[in-house]
Amino acid sequence: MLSKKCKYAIHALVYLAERYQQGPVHIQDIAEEQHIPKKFLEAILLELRNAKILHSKKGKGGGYYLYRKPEDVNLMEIMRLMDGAIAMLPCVSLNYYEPCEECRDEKNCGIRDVFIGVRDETLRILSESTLAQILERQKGTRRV
Amino acid sequence: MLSKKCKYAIHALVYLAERYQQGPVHIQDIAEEQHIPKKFLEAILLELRNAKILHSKKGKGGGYYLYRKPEDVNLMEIMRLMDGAIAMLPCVSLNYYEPCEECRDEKNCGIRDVFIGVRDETLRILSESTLAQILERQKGTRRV
DNA sequence: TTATAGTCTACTAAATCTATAGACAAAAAG
DNA sequence: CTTTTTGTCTATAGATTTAGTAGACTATAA
Repeated sequence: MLSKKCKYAIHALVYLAERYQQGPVHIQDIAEEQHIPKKFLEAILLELRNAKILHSKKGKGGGYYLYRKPEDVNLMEIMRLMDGAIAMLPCVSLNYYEPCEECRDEKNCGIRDVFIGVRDETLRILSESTLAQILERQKGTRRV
Repeated sequence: MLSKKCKYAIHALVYLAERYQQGPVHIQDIAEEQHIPKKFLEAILLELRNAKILHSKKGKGGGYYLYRKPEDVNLMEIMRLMDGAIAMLPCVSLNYYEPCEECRDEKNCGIRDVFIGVRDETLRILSESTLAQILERQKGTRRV
């Protein structure tokens, strides 16, 4: 399951993608409209900023805005940033690999093979799923 | 990520599948060979027993054994039993569905669509992955 | 120079996961 | 029919992770 943090991040990013190139948006506004605790959201947006997905502007009239084009931000990257590994076992994770304690022969582990398959399919879908694509899919159904 | 409980369950089941129709195996033996805390393993095996995946025999010479054929036990069922939902969002879970708080229009949610895709692929792979198949894959590489 | 709004550090609370203790129940062996 | 073995069950403790909050600090625009 995704953490709330990750869900909040995705919703905030979709929200900002809808307002791409329309100037900075207040944290407060995102928090209220998406029902996200403001202080929690601050930390999330900051992380996304450090990852060069968002930019921010300080002072009056400031706020956050999408730094990249909506088609250049995919869910794989967001999920890794928020929740860490996407794989279901540490020993099949590409970005957060750790050997299994119990496994002695990783190369011939039948269990591992299964989760390599799951990982590959999951990454394929998540990397194809960009903010632009998500917006496209829910077009005509503007969310409040 | 799978919980330790779920990993332990899978390892214990593979271990028992290797000894299918060879009589009951002590909890103690499984615990030692698979490096699983015995008391924790007891609870896990009990759950698997209640789910009709394992049977047990009490008293001297007792223990646990696989109740079904190894080809009739798949990872989808085990994971649901141990960790609950397999889906990454409650609103796309088949067995543990819950609506998303933030989502107002579930039918047209672009985020949801992505995770329906992930869920379907994951379930497909996990339901095809049986104990028999796992054993088959690691054949010739007998684990200690 | 003041008000606004993001930045950063440090906590606290809640939930979940992992592991253990110990009493109890059933079955086999002698 | 008593002893030993081994699974059953309840309760709980400890550790870790997740979620959420507080408050001081900094940059910027008007």
